[in-house]
Amino acid sequence: MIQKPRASYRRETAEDRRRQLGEAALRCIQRNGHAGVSVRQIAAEAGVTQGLITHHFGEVNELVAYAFELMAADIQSGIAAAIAEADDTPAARMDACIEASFSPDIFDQSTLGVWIVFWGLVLHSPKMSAAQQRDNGLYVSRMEKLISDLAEAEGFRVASPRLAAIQFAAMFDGLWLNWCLNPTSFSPEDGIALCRNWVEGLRRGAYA
Amino acid sequence: MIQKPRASYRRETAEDRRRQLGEAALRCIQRNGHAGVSVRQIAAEAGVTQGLITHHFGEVNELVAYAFELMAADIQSGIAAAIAEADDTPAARMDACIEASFSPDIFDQSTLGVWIVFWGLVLHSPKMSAAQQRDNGLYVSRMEKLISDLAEAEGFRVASPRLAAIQFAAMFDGLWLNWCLNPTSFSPEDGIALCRNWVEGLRRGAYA
DNA sequence: GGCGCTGCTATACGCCCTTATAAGAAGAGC
DNA sequence: GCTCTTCTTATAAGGGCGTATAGCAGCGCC
Repeated sequence: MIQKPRASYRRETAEDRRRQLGEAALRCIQRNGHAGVSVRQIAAEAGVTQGLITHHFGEVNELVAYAFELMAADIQSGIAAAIAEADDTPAARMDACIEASFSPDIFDQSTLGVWIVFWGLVLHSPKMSAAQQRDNGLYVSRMEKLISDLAEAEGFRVASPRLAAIQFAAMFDGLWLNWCLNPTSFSPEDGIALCRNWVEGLRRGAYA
Repeated sequence: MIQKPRASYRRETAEDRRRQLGEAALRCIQRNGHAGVSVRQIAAEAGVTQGLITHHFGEVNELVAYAFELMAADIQSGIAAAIAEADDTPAARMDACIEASFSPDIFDQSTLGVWIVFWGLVLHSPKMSAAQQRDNGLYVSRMEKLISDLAEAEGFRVASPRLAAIQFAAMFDGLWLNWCLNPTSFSPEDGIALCRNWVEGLRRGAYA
């Protein structure tokens, strides 16, 4: 049997490799949807052999959950940064959150497409489910704070900031989803305007 | 080679068989998520052999798209029926739509789980995409009419009923999604209340 | 500059999947 | 009751996937 000459490679720290593999996974899902979730495809994308994934993650689901966390953290930090940069008034911070949610970094078809695939995995993967719950909890809490602060600053009442925040977050998810699947139905600017209208509803006491 | 005795079977009309296979597909996806999308699993679930699927649908994607349409039609007709049964005032019809959207028929984790898997397929399957666009168009139009009628009857203004309808629909999708992935975060009653609040925002001119 | 740790490659095994094809039987129509 | 259509079964061919394992080699360390 002829032996193939062994390919040369670089050793990397575990953390670097894990990140490389996670990012490769995201690219694969972006390109091929759920079909991109495959040890072989991801390994090829990352330019390594399949065994490396087993080595670093044990099983594929672990890698996918890690990729989810990578992406979730990215989105969260994008929004958090936008809020932090805004003027320090509740209204400005709320508005910054809305604008960031429709900025090209996040509001992008291929990015959101990955997000949707992840949702489809959550119900049947405990690891994904745990990751999603963590991320969602953070996200909703962030929204809740924005809403409570705004209500306090402007003197209107919201019966349950928590529930309002859930709706607010759901609205973002829903608009992301809808636009991703039907990109011509509305523009990012429309999305921003709609979310501002929702906040206006809050101000006018619709959630008191 | 020993030949297996041929199983007995019933002939059915093409339409009946297609429906049986479509429903079997839904059950498989309900049980196994995306992994349930498989000729073998679906055939086993329907109690037929794999070739039958090829015979009736050509390829799996066609069957899956058909299953999507089956489910979408089911949801649409459930909501349409609730609206039709309501008192004939725009407010009552709007409320019936909201309540129907959170009734156990639709607002059910395993049902919504299937729905989410379908979303994940839309971006990478032309057939699914076409089916989704049809369904979404119908859905948004229904919402738009509810909103326009309500605005006219009660004399408030909505700048773009179409965009408001898109947001309204996105909110349902988002709440469905969020609840399906985090069932303890809110109750169906909470969902209904939130949607009513949104309508209250409309009434108070937040979307004028 | 040699040694050892372990990251990494290469390869194999077994499972499940999709699609294609040939043949048999159910039931309609005459 | 026979024939003909076509629905349905059975089976094969070929490919991709996940996981396991053996051993090579990069790189830090002495």
